Parts: sequence; C-alpha cells; structure tokens
Amino acid sequence: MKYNITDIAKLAGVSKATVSRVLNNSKPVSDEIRSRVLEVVKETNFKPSQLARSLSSKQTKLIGVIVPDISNPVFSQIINGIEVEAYKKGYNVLLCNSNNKEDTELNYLEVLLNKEIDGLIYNGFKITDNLKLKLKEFHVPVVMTGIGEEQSNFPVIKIDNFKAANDAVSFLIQKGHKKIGMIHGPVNDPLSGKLRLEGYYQALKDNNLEVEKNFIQEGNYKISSGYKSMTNILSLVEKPTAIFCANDEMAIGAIKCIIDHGYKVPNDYSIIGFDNIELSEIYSPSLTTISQSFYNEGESAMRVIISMLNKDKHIPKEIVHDHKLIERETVKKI
Amino acid sequence: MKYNITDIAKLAGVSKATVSRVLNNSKPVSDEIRSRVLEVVKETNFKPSQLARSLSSKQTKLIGVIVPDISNPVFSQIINGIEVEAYKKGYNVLLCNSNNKEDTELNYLEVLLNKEIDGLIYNGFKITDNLKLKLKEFHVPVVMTGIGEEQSNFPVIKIDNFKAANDAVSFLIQKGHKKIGMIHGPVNDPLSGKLRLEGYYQALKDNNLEVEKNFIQEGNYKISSGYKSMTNILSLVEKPTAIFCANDEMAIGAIKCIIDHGYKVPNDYSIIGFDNIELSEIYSPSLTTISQSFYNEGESAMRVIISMLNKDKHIPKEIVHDHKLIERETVKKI
DNA sequence: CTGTTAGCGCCTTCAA
DNA sequence: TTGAAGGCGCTAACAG
Repeated sequence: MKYNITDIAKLAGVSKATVSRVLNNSKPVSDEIRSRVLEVVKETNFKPSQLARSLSSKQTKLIGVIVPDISNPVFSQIINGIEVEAYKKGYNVLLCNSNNKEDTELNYLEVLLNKEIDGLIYNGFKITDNLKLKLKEFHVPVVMTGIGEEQSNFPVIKIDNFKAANDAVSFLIQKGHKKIGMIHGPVNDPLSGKLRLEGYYQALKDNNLEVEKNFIQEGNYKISSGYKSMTNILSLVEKPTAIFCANDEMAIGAIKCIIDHGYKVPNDYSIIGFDNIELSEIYSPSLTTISQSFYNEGESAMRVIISMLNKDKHIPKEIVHDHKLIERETVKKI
Repeated sequence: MKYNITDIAKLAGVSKATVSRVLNNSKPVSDEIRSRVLEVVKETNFKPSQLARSLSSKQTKLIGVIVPDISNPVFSQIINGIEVEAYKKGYNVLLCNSNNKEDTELNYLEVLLNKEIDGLIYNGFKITDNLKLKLKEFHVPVVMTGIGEEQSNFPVIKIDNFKAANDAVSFLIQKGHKKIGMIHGPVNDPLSGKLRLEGYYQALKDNNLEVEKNFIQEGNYKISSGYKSMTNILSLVEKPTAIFCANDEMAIGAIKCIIDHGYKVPNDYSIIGFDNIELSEIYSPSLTTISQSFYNEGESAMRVIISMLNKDKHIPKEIVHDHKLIERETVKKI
C-alpha cells in the first residue's frame, strides 16, 4: 500500500500540516506529537512524494548536467565529482549526453527546461549562438566547466590552459627538442582549443624557436584524430622530434600511429599529452602528460551552483584549478 | 515572465482543459480553437510544467539507471544505448553511479524511490540481500543488464557468458595452447563472474586438459587487479602459456605486467580478453577479445522497460545478445 | 467539441 | 503549538 500525507495524519491523529512540519523540521512541534508522527511514518514506511513537494516548494532538487561524451573519461570524472557533491547536499543529477551533436544538446536543454531543474552545469567544447540563446531561457544558476568565453556571465571552472600548454612545450624544449609539433583541438573551443595552441606558440617564441606550419595539425580530441594527424606528420619530409598533443587521447592515437609505422616512442619521437586520464598511466609506453583533477573541477562546479542557489554574497566569476606535469616514458632527452 | 496554463487559457479565451487537450492531443478540439491556442503558446513560449503534469498523471517519464562505475566504458556504452532509446520514446534518464559501493547504491535506490521514477534499469555485479529487499519496494518495472540470477523475476539483458568464455578458451586451445590460465571476476557475480569461469572449465574439460589451480586467479575487473593477478602467475615455477581474462581491463593490466617484467605479448604469453572495449583496439599490442554490443544491450533494456510500462502482453524473461571473437595481436599460435 | 469541477500530494499562510 | 484552507500547475471525469 502506498500512503500519502493524509493517511499519515489520520493514523497519527493530527493534521497534515503537522506531519509536514515534523518531516521538514520547518516549525516547532511538541515532542509528544513529533514522536507519534515519526512512529507512524516508520511503521508505514512512508515516503513523501518529491513530486508534490517540488510542485509546491518550487524546487526540484535536480541539477541538470550536459556533457558531450559520457564515455570520455574526462567527463566521467567530472560527473563523478558533481554527483558526489550533489548527493552530499541533497541534490540529484539529471545527466544528459549530447554525443557531440549540437541538436541533441539543444533538445536536452529543452527537456531540462521543462523538467524545471534548479541549476545547470554545462560541459562542452564550443559555445554556439544557438546555445547562448537557449541558455538565456534558463532562469536558474548555470555554471560551466572547462569551457567558457570572455563575455560569458556564467561562472567557469577551469585550469590555466595557456600556462599548462606552455609548461608542456617548455618541458620538451628543456629536454633538448627544437622541432616540436602540435596536435591541437578545434580552435572554436576557446579554452582547451585556442589557449593550448597559444601556449604552444608562446613557448616556442620564448625560446626563439621557429613555427613550422606543417608540424601543426588540428584534431577533435578523439584517438582516431590523433592517429590521423600523426599520419600526416609522418608523411612530411622534415619531421618534428617531439609532438605536444592537446589531450591524452590524441596522444595515444599518435603513439599508436608511430608504432604502427614501425617507429618507437620515445626513441624516434617524443610525445606529451594533456589531461592525465587513467589510460595514460596504463598505456605502454606510459604517457608523459599534464595532469588536472577533473573530479575536483566537478565538485567545484556543484559547489558554485549551490552557493548561487543559496544566493550567497560572493559568487566567483571563475575558479582556476591547478595542473602539473607528470613525467612518464614518452619523452626522451636528446 | 513565466506563464502557466491558466494564463494561456485566458489569453486564448478558452478553458484550461482545452489548452491541455491541445497540448496533449488527448481529445478532439476544433481546428480553429486549436490554432488559436497554439498561437498563444508560441507567442508566450509556454512550456507546461512537467512537475504538475507528473503529479496529476502519475507518471514522471523518468527512468532510473543504476551503474557501479560510470567511467567504465562498458557502462558508458550501455548508458548511451539506454539514453538514446529513452529519448526517442519521450523518457529521461536519472543516472546514479554507485561507485561500486553497496551503501551508495542503496541510498540511490532510496532516492529513486522518492523521485517516483517510472522504471528502473539495474546494472551491477552482484545481487545482495539488501538489494533484493530494496528492489521489492519498487512498484515499477525493473530490468537488469549483464547481471541476474536464477530466481529473479526481473527481465535480464545479457549474452551467453558460458558459451562466450568457452569460445575464448577453445580459441586458445585451437592455437596450440595447453597450459591456460584465467583471471576471473568475483564468483558472487553470477553471470560475468561465475559463468565465464565455468565456460573456461568446460573448454578445458572438453579438450582433456587438466585444471591447474595456480593458473586461476580472482580479480575485480579493474586494470590494477589484472596486473596483480598476473604478478602472481609470473611468480609460479611452472607458468601457463596463455591467459584468458574475464574482461579487457584485467587483460590490459596483465599485459602491462608482462611487459613490465621484460616479457613480450604474444611471444612469451598469449592473452585473450572479454568485452571489446575501445581501448582493446588501441592498446599496443591490440587485444584479441570477445566482443559484445553494450550499446544494443542498453537499448534492449530500455525497450523492455517501455513495453512493461505499456503493459504489453509478451514481456521477455530474458534477452540474449550475440557475441563474437575478435582476433587481434595478443594470441600466438604455438 | 468545450467548460466546470475535482483532485494529485504537499507546503504554507492565517487563525486559533 | 496546532489545524483549516488555499494553492502549486496540470489532467481527467462529468456535464452540457
């Protein structure tokens, strides 16, 4: 049997209002009545309907989360951080996987709008006009992770992508490499795409190294695109000795490509990645890369959403997390 | 401004009921009134509250999904299948990641109960008594994927694990291997754990090969446990020439371990995995394994839930998907 | 075909 | 401290 608040009230011989007060600790209730109500609640295993509660309280305790690719370990870690933090604070996550398709993403945004979520955490690679338009319809807090734009009004959780890319390339230079290529992400992705590429340029410039256009390839963060970009690089007459990849997956793809062509990493080519996904440690050879804590970023995103929900005074415009270089086996001193 | 159905009714000069009928196509409405209502809906950009709708219609259009590990590619593929199918049918997924912790799982089940989901898809490794108890409280359809038990009343989506394991081991035997080890999963996992182990035994038996207890190690499906189990095997005086791993991650761990000990795959040891996750193709050497389509399994799970929701006559007790052996680089003929 | 009237289950004034 | 009553926004049964 499924009980409702009226049943409980009757069984306890009190009014619905009193039951509600006991359940929510919203108003003082005498100890005697309180325990009587709790007794009945326990006996009947009564669970108040979140639905009805949401309808009258105007909050769903649901946070929408949009990710472009749930099978990408980067996002599953972010989600994990979001989820654990949400759970702690009594929120739940409505997860939407856009599969890298803009229209799926817009559809989901529409769904989330109808579901009357309390807040939205947006993860993605690029911010399109349609997206901006849609986001305007949300009258709830929105936070972005790993992506953002100058004029955005939404708080952003990120790392210093420019600096991190610069660190990676500087490390290669310090290891004696002078001909350094890069496989970067889409440049319409303002953070991981554009800034990492700029960090690369800056490091070359700071060390008076020339930019060789052919050494620079654009990928889409997938393993396969790393493979393909590396194929292009290997077909050059003059080749780089080291390649900086804007994420670990492209780095793995590049390594696989190098191996398939009969060369060795790092003996023939040095590779440095970005993100430090689990695979980078397990791959053989294990990948030298830039590490960032996606879990913590997810956590931060959720915290910011909650403080916005609480109408806290100080809402950060952005939160910049740390990164560090993890040296493993794919970069050789020359 | 946020409109509600009453506003729309007033603006269109009709009753709320009529607006509702237009929006849901639930009852005939004259063309003229219909278009007048739709006009207003468009102008106001009105979105009916799912919340209120759910409260009065007694369905939330929400399907709860429990997974033990969202960063495990197996589950992210299943989720993908579930999600795409759900979306097609107008449902949404409330995803809960238990992180392999039983109490987190039980907590989430409780949350889902309160959220009044329309159905539940359970993914996990083992079915505990607490879980069974909790599941009893659900008065909505429940489907399981990749797990199940004899006496369960819930439909199960799976592959023929016994046959698949048998195929894998038979393949090794056919390649000339006689000393074959196995790294299996927890045996209290009735499908992937127990049945894959039994398939292994059966293949040995069918070929009159002896079971060598030391060749058999138990892992927990993680890369690290494959590594550890392989360490044990390598420490034996007499070693197997091939190892069947109950999933790809343990297989990768085992390979990494072999390489770290200065041996080669498949020259010194042959390895066969199970699941055909993306990594198995990318790893170097690429992994020979048993492939199954997790995406399709997720899709099936959602379809079964929906037909249960529709109270279809014929609800399958179980759906068995195909598997196949993918030969790559980790098994050598001897 | 359309409108009126009750709920759905809970929370929250307002009075007592 | 407690109860009665109204309302959240929508659907559905019942009239007309």
